[in-house]
Amino acid sequence: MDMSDRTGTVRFMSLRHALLGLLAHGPASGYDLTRAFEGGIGQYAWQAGHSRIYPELGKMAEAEQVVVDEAGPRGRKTYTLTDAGRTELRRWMLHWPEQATVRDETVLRMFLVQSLEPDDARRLLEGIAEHCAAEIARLRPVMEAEDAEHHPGDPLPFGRLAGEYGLRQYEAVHGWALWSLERMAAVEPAVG
Amino acid sequence: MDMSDRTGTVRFMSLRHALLGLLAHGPASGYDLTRAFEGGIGQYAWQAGHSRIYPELGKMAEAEQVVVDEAGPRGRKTYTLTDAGRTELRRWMLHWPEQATVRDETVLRMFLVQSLEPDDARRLLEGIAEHCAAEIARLRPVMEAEDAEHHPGDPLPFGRLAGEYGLRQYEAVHGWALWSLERMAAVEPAVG
DNA sequence: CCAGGACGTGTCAACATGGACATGTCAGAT
DNA sequence: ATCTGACATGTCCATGTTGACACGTCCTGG
Repeated sequence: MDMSDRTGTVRFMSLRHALLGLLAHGPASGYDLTRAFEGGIGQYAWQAGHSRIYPELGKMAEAEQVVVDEAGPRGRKTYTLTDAGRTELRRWMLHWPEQATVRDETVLRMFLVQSLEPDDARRLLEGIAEHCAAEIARLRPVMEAEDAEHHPGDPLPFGRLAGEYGLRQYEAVHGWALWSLERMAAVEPAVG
Repeated sequence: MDMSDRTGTVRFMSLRHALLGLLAHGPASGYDLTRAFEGGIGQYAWQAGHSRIYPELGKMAEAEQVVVDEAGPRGRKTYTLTDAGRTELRRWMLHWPEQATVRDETVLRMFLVQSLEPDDARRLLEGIAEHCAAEIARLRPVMEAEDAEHHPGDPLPFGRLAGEYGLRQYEAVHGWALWSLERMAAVEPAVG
């Protein structure tokens, strides 16, 4: 995997690439895309509100990465990916920068668990473990139902890989929280 | 775990909390903290350069969450957490917002794997799996060495839980990439 | 003695972002 | 007929963030 690209001219602009990626699935309006960011992508990967999305779509149209059809009810504009847009998406997907942008409040909290008093840390880890267990219990049946409906030869449902990613993420964090609690117990038994 | 706090007055400012968390380990200068962000925390959790860190430390001193000792060689200033700072850190660690800030270019790429042609997606997933395998091979011995040096009763080394988190993260992504490849192979056999 | 590199702090301009503000349409229920 | 809520697009401002510019110090090796 190429981990050393920068291309000089094209800067990072991940919001743009998120939009290109969502439009790869099919044409959509700014409103549709705003809704999409309220789902898994906005929860785990990248956040954006409509006030950022609309101007960015405008710039993308200027750059001819999308074309816009303005004929829709209530002023709805539908954006469709162009070949240039698909090419840029592919370039971005395959060329990874040395250091990818990351800004994740949840992971930050995990990194700072050891800045708490042991009792606080324990309580926090227990809360994380419970939260993850609940999310796993909620998500697993969804995936299984999706898989049960899937017939051999059908294409994978859009988002199936992303969904699996989310589920495995929760499982990993769950395992980590339990391991951390054990590790802390071995070092410093709980008070009370 | 409290997943519904906002406190009205205090806004999010995760950079501030990252700094408070790092200072919980012990006093440090802006320079030291800048170095810290070049390690695991900047790679997995939150990025910041010195141009952002210095002004933030200034504001934190104003808010009396840290005290500054200006007597150091080369104009070095050492910042120490105050009780107010520790309280604010604890508040932030234990009260989680409904929707945490997340902006992760790597996860975004994973979410958009299905926007690629199957052959490109396969190549990408293979690259991810290889990269993860290499990182796991690099990290695991580091953890094991740290554990081997650890005597029962010693406190956990600062960062041990974070390190384990990173390792398990790579393992989860590795497993996901392999699962995705299998899943894709079952649906659409590779060309050639 | 002096050069290079690590140490160390800071500002500034350009751009990214989120939340508030602003406006209007369409469909279905009362 | 009117009201409500989802649909739909947009701008503006305060703040967050990055990369470049700018300056000066201490230590070590040649």
